[in-house]
Amino acid sequence: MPIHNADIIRIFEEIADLLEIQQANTFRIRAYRNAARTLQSMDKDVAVLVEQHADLTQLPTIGKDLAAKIEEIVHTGQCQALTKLRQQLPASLPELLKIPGLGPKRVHALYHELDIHTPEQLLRAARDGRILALHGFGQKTVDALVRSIESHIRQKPRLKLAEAAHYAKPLAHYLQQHPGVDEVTIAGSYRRGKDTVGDIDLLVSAADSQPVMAHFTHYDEVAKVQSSGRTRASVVLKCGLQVDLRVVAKPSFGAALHYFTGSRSHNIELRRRAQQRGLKLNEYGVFRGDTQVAGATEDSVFKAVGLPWIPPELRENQGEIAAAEAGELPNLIELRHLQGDLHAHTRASDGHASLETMAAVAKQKGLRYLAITEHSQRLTVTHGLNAEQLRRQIDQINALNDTLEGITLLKGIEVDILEDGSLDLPDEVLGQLDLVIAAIHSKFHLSRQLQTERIIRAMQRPHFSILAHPTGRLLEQRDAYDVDMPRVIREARQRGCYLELNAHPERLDLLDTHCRMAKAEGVLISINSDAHHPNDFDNLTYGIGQARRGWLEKEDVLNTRSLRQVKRLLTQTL
DNA sequence: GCCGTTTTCGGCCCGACTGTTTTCAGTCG
Repeated sequence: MPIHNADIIRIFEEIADLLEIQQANTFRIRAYRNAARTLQSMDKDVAVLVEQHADLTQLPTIGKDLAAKIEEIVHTGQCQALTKLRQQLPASLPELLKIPGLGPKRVHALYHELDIHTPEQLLRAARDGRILALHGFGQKTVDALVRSIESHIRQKPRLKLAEAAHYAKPLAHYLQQHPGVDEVTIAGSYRRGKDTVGDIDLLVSAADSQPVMAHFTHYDEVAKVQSSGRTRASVVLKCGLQVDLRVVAKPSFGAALHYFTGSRSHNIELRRRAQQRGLKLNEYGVFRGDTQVAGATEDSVFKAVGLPWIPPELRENQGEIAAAEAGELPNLIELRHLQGDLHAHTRASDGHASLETMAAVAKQKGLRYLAITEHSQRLTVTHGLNAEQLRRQIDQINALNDTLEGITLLKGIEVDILEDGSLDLPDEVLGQLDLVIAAIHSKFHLSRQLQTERIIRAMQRPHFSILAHPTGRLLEQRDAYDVDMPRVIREARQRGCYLELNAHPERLDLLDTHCRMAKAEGVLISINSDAHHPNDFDNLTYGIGQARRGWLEKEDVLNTRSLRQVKRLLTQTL
């Protein structure tokens, strides 16, 4: 069983949690967390370095001790240090740390004073008054704990980015209406374009914060005010979404925007960098001693620490700071760069509009070409097309193209990849098309090896052009199927075919990390709407966000090419 | 436990809010 970075990260985080509960030296705890972050930001498994007998202490935050622990884990799958800790403390204790309002100190007290180590025991002790008797626990704390255990047991799912937008935008608009407000920005993971968000962070620039706070907490959708101070407030909306607001004055807006956009790990890195330069970076600005030297704009903050502005989507501490330092930040793709869309449906299968409507709306959105790619016969619930129906659609599109101006329809299919890796329509039919998108819609639970080989066999079919929604995940609904994506990407490079980044907000599939891998291998990505309705072309925005998180530039994307270039690139795969 | 353009010891990211206690600890982002 190969050891992945994620395995080591889990071990280090658990060690850190247990040490925290033991009240060990905080900097020793932080060392484990820093190391976990380092592993997180690596683009390959550290196990590979171990096999090559590389010196792990060359990695930042990894010293002699942690290097030895990493080697131990890679070789044995175990870590003695963790085993020892687990003998000293119940394994369920770290779970308690996840309950809002419970940190290491309180977990320590609960365990040592009352022998509590599960949420259920905690709930019982809260209700029968035992916790109230502990030093430092008052009635309000106990009440808050009961509430958060109950909601912890329920486990709120994260919101998909598009859903979050549905709540965040009207709220931002509402805040903007207040006369004392200069500027409102939605920050946090939303601004970084993450596929799902856990809460909404809003930043407001205003000279006087108090009236804005009041305005915020009186928003009609607010169900509960969790906290509300002079510069910061936190509420829960009726839909269950938590919203944090921060109000700052203009000279601090850029620093606050940077701070509240995150990620946490990026922020820590940047503050450390400031510190190395004799500066202090916080949400109010960049300071030398007591003098503010930057902070009104994000640009000024980055400049003060010797860097160019880094786009929010890259701020994950995944190498963006080093890239910025070296002047090698990618020139990220933008929506306007897309010249076409290579995946759309009409009423002929499970779409909701005609060929004509889809073409007209695509043109109105500024696209120059649109591929019509219905489902194939196997997918009966979608009225997938058989060979004869597909031939008829080919004729229809040919005829329609003669009348269209400013946009061209491409003839395609979203053909099912069958269990054995064959395609759901015969080669001679597929050969008549401009492109063949192939997708898995069944047998999601094959083993990693079988699933990977299934996809690779499909890619080797003579007319295969693009692998649609390559991992098959549906956000918060269905996990990705188990597939060796690096191998699929290498195969795509050899075969000369392409991968889709499906822009549907429920899919956003390829993942950002895979986009980066594909870019490194020189495999072009097609950012497609998978439109089933004319409105769905707007989903391309989300695809672009995801592509930006994957460091993609205009040149890395197939459908930024002109119609002529795309046709040539698609022909190469046929 | 890590690290060094103040380098082998003495630092380590930073501030807001709440609740409990009465000057601050704990938690969170």
